[in-house]
Amino acid sequence: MSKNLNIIEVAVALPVHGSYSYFVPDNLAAMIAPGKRIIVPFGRRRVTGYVLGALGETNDLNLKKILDVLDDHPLFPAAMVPFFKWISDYYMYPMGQVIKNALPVGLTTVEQDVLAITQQGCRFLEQGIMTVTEESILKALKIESLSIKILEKKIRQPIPTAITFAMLDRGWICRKKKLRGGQTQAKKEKFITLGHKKTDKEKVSATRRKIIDTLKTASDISLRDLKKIVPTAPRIVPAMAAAGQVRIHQKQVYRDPFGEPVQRTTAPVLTDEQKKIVSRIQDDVGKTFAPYLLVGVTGSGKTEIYIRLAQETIDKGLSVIILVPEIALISQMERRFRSRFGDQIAILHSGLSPGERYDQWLRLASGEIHIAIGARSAIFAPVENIGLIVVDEEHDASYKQDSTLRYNARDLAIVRAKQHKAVALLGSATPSIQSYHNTLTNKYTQVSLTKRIMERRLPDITIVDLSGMRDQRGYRRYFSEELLMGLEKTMQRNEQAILFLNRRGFSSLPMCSACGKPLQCKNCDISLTYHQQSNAYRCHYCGFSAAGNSSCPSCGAADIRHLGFGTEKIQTIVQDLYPDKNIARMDRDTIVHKGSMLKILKGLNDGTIDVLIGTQMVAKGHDFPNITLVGVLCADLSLSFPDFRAGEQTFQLLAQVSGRAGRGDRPGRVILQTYNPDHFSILCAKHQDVHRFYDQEITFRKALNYPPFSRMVQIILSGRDITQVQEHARSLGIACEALLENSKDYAKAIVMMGPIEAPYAKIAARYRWQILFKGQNAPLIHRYIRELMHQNPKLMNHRDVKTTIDIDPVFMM
DNA sequence: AGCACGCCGACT
DNA sequence: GTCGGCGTGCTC
Repeated sequence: MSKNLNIIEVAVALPVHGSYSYFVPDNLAAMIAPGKRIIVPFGRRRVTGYVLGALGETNDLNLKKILDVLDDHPLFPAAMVPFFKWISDYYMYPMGQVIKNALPVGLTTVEQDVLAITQQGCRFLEQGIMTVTEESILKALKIESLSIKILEKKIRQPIPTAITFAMLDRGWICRKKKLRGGQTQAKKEKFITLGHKKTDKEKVSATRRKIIDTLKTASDISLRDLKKIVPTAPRIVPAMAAAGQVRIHQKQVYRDPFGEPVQRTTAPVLTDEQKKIVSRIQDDVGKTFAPYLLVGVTGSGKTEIYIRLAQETIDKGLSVIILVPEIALISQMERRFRSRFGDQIAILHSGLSPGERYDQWLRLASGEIHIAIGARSAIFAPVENIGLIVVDEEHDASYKQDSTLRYNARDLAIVRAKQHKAVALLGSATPSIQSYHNTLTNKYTQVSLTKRIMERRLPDITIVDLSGMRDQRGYRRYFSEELLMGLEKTMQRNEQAILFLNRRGFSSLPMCSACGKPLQCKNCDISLTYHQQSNAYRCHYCGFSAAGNSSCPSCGAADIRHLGFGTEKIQTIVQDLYPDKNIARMDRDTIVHKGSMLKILKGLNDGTIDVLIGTQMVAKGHDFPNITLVGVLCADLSLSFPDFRAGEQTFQLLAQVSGRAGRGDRPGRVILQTYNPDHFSILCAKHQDVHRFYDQEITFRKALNYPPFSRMVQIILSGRDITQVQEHARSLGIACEALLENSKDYAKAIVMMGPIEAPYAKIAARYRWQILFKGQNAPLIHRYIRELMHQNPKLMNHRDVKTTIDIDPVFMM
């Protein structure tokens, strides 16, 4: 930044709207650049700020000065500032918070007033002449200095200010400033080089000679690597450094998130279909904003297209971002990319430690590498000159972040591609209605892969009507004759099967046999689920758990019956049927540890697992050649969700899980059990008929004016007091209506639904109400919401009732 | 967010 | 009369 521009625009990492101007003192001017973190005085605290850019020159010394520059290299390129501004504006989220969300965790510090114990306080604590409250305060502060708010939480009682002041007066405690957060740092290691002293003629010990010889071949080696050659190096090297034989210096290294090395492979020959698509899209790379929707049946080779286009983009000197919906799929994508690009890629996802993530981030931000692969947050990858953004499995709901900054990475991919004049490539076998509709209106270009590679056939799908099985006993309640037969044949042939059930746990509906009431979570209006492994009932939303021998909370009867079924129960049934086979289960319960999912996928890959039972996780684009049977135990479970996307999600889920079958040489078979054999989502999934499904679903959406024919905004109100939340929702509802009727534009174009209790009326001990807005004119709705926020600051910013605004909501429960 | 300022009820 | 409750407003 040039020297005479001494005012900069800064976003602070606090929930305040707008940006702030600061003065740059001469001594820091050389270090200032957009994308760097700085420390600024804000109010009477010091907080992390992000440099957005230069504003001009001033002699006005009323501006506050920045205090420090935290980064050597910018954490994001200046070109991302407009992207952050767009997000802040569209999602109505403070700029500084947007950036904080985008950056790897642990980089933002905020200073806070805390109380600390004094030496005198320690002495008094030992003597113990004080009240119970004073004693618990001192005990808590002895462990760590805390803010009053956290202190009150720790000792589980409010602290009257009189007590705080009295303790300060007596000198037992004092006020201090403490930095919170900001623990993540670059990792540095000791590196060894030859020293200034010529050692060739000198007499040195054999170990020292070995070290010197090693350094001659590899001039710069880390102490860790040197240790592998000379195990005693850590002890000897400092002495050698003192003698001038070697030199030790600190160097930044990157933590290695990669597991085992991947062998390089050469590119396979493309099919004609693939070739056509690649050559069509690659012409646009580096030239213009071009959004594509790649519709490719499962197993048709979409990944190879991504790889070819990435290569093309890199060759043109531009960067690539690849978004993949979840961690397990990232490692699959990562292997494919690493086999072709080596370590020229960065991986970004939540499974990495903060340090690893930060390192990957820096490799991108420093311009060292140009390919980022990751989950939804990778849309914030700090790369410049983007040529290609790929969104794989673009229909996947996990691209929508469902807390804090509620962005949709798929939508942001389009926005960012547009800003960079880049190609956006959305790929899926079962695209979202939204994207499919965009191809019909020519916003996106559709390209299709209609054939599986190697001419493999799509699996045969059989539908079995479950309604005849209600009176069956034992496992025959859940397994039809067809499914049992199919499983038997598959096991006989030593092939693999997947059983899919969209529900975890052992029994989905524990019910009191005396009064008939279901066992429900104390915090959420959700049935508890029995988990055999831990012998406990658990809530899938807040994690509440009750002992497995609990009696009925309403009538006290001890006899709890288990109705319904979940993945865990299916696992025991199948294990009983096939005691010699290896039956694995994949759901959120078995995938708690980092790597446990990869282990299951590995087992599936090398054939040690015969049957895999799982929830929707198994439906996602994994690629296993040996699976010849896919059984869907109950296709209806997702149809009954109170959400207008239930049909779309059911179709996608069924088509995806069916696509897991027959990806190798042998043809696959799918058996789909359902209570609604005539439902069109299920029929279309049976025929893998994407186009028919979308035609019908789009008609339905249009008739009811649902997205993509309208845009939605949801306001969620939540709080601990049920009546307070309810009353607050009512008053906000009145304010919303008043504003609607205030303007003819609003009244004509916006439909307001609610306020009503949310479908999940209680989550994690917070009661929830919602108001939903729907309308065709997105900018108008946004203007309306902004005006609403502006006019009702008290309603939107309340102490006990939290207001959340969700733009383009996906999970409306 | 978090901190200061400022206006009303229950105590010395 | 004052102490301390919390609603309100501001932070370059």
